[in-house]
Amino acid sequence: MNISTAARTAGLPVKTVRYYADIGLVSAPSRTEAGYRTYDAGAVRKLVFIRRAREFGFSIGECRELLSLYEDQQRSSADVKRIAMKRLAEIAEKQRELQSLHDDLAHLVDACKGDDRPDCPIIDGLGNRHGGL
Amino acid sequence: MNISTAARTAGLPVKTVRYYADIGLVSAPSRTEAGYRTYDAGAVRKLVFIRRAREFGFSIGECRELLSLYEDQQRSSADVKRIAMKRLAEIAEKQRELQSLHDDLAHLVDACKGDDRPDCPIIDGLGNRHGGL
DNA sequence: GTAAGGTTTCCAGTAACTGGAGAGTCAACG
DNA sequence: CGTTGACTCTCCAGTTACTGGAAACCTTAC
Repeated sequence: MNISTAARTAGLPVKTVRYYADIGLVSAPSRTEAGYRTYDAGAVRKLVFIRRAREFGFSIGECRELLSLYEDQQRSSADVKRIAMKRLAEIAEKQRELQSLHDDLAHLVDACKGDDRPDCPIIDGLGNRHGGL
Repeated sequence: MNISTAARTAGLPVKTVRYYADIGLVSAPSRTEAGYRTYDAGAVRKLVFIRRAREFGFSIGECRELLSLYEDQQRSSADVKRIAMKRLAEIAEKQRELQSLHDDLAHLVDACKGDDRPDCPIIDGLGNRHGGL
């Protein structure tokens, strides 16, 4: 699989896939005779995981840590579990925040008649937590 | 309310609050005699909204658009509704992705005994969507 | 009144990409 | 076999969204 197929499958730009290998976040892919990078399903799986983690605000450094769990067989299970549970708590918090953002906008949509009235009632709630957008 | 109180309340760094006014994302706050910025509850509400939107990958430009809905009374309700619904769909997709990431890590935690066995079973699933981390 | 902590501006640096140039490669069509 | 179009390579510069630090000013509390 060449880089554009891998990138498309993982949901990342080609540039970003190359960049992740450049900085050592993923290992350098093997190359064809001509120097083209080649990817297998395992490499793509790691890229998908990184994409999801990045989309929710985990830094490259944090992704590195999570991937090291994946790759470093020397690391103890207890270690893995401790780090993973910390991240889980963070994700749960993100889910709550995302729900708030969703509720804000949903309320905006509901409250708005969708006609051309310029004083759409939306708007007063924008930003406060309980009671919607 | 001075800048550090506003920033703390909004959940943003002081630097970032200043930055958002510098680039015109929020309007310049009023100043005390001595030049200190002062914030009211409305300004803080906007900052909260921006923080949440930024945390979920909306760019500054997109935040600007969402805030313009808030601020531009001339804009029609239909317009507001169209944009907000587009964003809602994006947020719903983000929620699904976040759930996947959560499931991945939860599976990691569940499958891992938490002892010091170095071949934690975690790890094979890391990155594939169905079947968890 | 003076010390600690908050605030100001300004400017440089960082993180994580992203775009573009210029050149090589590959797959297909005629 | 040639060439056209899409893909890839490296390298380097630019962008977005902050972030840190210096130097100076303000405020509050003892």
